[in-house]
Amino acid sequence: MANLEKAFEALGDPTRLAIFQRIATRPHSVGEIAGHLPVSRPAVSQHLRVLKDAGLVSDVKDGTRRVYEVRPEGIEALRRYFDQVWERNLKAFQAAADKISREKGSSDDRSSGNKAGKKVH
Amino acid sequence: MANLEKAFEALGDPTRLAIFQRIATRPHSVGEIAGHLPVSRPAVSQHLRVLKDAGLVSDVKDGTRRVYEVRPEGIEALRRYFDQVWERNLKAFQAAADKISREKGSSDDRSSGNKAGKKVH
DNA sequence: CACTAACGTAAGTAATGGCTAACCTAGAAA
DNA sequence: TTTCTAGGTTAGCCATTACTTACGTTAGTG
Repeated sequence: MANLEKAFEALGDPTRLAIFQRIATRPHSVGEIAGHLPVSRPAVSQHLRVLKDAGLVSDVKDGTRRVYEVRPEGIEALRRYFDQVWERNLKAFQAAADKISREKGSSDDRSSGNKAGKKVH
Repeated sequence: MANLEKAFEALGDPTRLAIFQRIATRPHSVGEIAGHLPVSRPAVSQHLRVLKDAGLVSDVKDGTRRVYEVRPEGIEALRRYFDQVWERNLKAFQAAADKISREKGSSDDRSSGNKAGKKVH
């Protein structure tokens, strides 16, 4: 999955992640995005190109503007990846997973769920 | 969610992603990982530090060795993030989502699901 | 037509970050 | 204790890359 690698590389940059998160709320034009960021518009264009090459967003021409929106296939690929990682580790996670889903559990965590008393950092 | 940013930054590097993917199959020691990669062991150590700071892996001391394993909380955070992005865009995705879940649908895609005939790149 | 708005692209620069080499530390075995 | 094994840490080099400025392009408007 070379595409996964590109997706993570794309989201790896803080500015690009910020751009993606903004688009994730609703479609945005390039100018709109640049207006809310401390970088120039061309910089945003370059970031959008990377996000697009990674399959995370797509653009729609609207007159002279260009509206970018989230691309469902890209999100699905990432969703599936983490689901897969999760399930592959399901047995090992078991205890921790319970702890998470219990959310705000009683403050006394008995035995803390790690095996053989080895210290986990 | 500054932690999300660190997680994506961590997985953004190809070598680090390879390391993470290896750990995701089963826990590995540092030497094991370095043995399968074209980089030195110190480099692997540095990458593991980044992955650990991002909350994606944890390490367990085993004698003089150090075994790294996936950290469930980190995976959960990422899973939840993409679930959230997906659901927030659910309405917009609708058509595309159907198309994906149908997988290998009939080769004739009628109307291709885009609105108003604007070209999507 | 000319003018403007909204973008993308190219080139050049500056800074981030990944890598190796050398060194240091902590256990286990002799 | 000495020796060996397995890893973490630091310093510095070098390649990547994110950014800005300047220019080119396309579509709408007068």
